[in-house]
Amino acid sequence: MINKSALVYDDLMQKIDAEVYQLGTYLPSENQLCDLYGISRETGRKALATLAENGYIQKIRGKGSLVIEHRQYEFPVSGIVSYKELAQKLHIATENVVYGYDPEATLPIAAFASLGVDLTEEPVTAIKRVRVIDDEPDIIDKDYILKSVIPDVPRKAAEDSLYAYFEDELGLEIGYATKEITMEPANAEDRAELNLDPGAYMAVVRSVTSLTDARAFQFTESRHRADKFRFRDFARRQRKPM
Amino acid sequence: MINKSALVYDDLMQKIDAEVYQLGTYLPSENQLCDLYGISRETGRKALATLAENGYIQKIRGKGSLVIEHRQYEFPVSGIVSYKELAQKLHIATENVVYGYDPEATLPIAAFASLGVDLTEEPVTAIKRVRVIDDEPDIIDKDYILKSVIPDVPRKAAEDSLYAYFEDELGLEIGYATKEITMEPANAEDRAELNLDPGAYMAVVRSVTSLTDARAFQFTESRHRADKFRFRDFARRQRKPM
DNA sequence: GTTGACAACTTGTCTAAACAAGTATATATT
DNA sequence: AATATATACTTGTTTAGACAAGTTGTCAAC
Repeated sequence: MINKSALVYDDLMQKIDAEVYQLGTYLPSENQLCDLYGISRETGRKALATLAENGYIQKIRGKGSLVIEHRQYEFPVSGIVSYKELAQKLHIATENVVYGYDPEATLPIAAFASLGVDLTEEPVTAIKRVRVIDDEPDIIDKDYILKSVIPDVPRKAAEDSLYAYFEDELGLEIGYATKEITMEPANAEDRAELNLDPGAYMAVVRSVTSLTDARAFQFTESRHRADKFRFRDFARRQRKPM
Repeated sequence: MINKSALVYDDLMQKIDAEVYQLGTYLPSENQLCDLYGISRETGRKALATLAENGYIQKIRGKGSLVIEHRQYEFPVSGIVSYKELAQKLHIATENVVYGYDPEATLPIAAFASLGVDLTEEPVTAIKRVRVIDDEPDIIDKDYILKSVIPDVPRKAAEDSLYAYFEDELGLEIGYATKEITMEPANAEDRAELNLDPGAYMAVVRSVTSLTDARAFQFTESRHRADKFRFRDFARRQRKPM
């Protein structure tokens, strides 16, 4: 049983997606939500705050919660969602080819230095995968999972879904990730796996993922064909300090 | 006078930046914050929630609020911050050259179609700027500001800071933005303004910015030299629905 | 020494209430 | 008709309290 505010959030979110609450209209007022769901006002406000944070609504004082244009999920990179979840949500046919698996590798720390990683040579399970979309290989994912946190990552988990393995099989709770997007020339491996011409460019997404107890455990380098890459972001204006 | 939770947020944030609270240590507990600032627990929790949202801390139940690695601001794109604010915060010497100014232009809707823009031909003020960093032109910004929302944008505002003009001069409140990052070949204008070779690639950031009353008013196409582009993002794992 | 129960901490969730402040509408006044 | 006013809505902020649940250390029992 999860909490009430999360239930209200899920319900409102689904109704916005299903256009029960349409773009440009207002959600029920906070007091109406209290009656509708049998909750206190603060509980409803928590759900609304999360909707606002995720770009579903804009709260306007004196008026209400306005449903706004929402384009959160975009293939292939958006927030911290597993590839498999994203493909399912968007109904995209994808294939996942594991072309490298080494349970006794070492973390290439240099690649993640700009993300603030200051580890020494850590034992990791190294996994290389190619993501095939519409029969065309578009993305190379190189994952390094710390053995000190997750001693064993079976090849089967890599072929299916790493996140499902971590969360459903091992019961770990994934907390947050820092990612960095850069543009780099394709290397020999990129060209070979993705059938690219010399001179091609890649969108490279490097990320460090941590559990809810703040232990970093997964380091990923995701290399995308430049012409297929698209990243979407929703951000709110920060109030100026002081 | 802003609110108490924002004051506590600013104070904790500054102390984290100043390493009064160091990486890997815990902030004062919620009850201690109540005594320290003379606030109620929920008010302190609100400040902590915002810190967590912005990647400063990780809350761990039963333990406390752990200060984590924080790398929010990165040149040149991060969240929704004005170019000038970012340059000042990072102490980077930049120059800003306005090379195009047309107060009677029309919004190029095709460029922003993928962001959900469904306007017809709207009158805008069109501004073209080159951002010069370390004596090297790196970025082209093309801004289109709706005349229906902001009838007049003086050239002076473009040379200084558009955001400062909107917020400080006109008293408008900027609410949120949706942005999209793609990788595209450099066009003739890119090559001319930034002195690039044929075959060069660009990181293109297109964004739609809205006021707190949800009126979209600014459309920006920001074109970056590929080799100088870097985007950093912090994201939390969403709890699975249902 | 090991184990288990307990107490004292921590954060998580929820409630009920009060007041401030922005918006919109109806109404009375001019 | 235009304007001002009252009032009934809306969201924003803060408080005080209660209970749940995870973490840690102490201490007694075995």
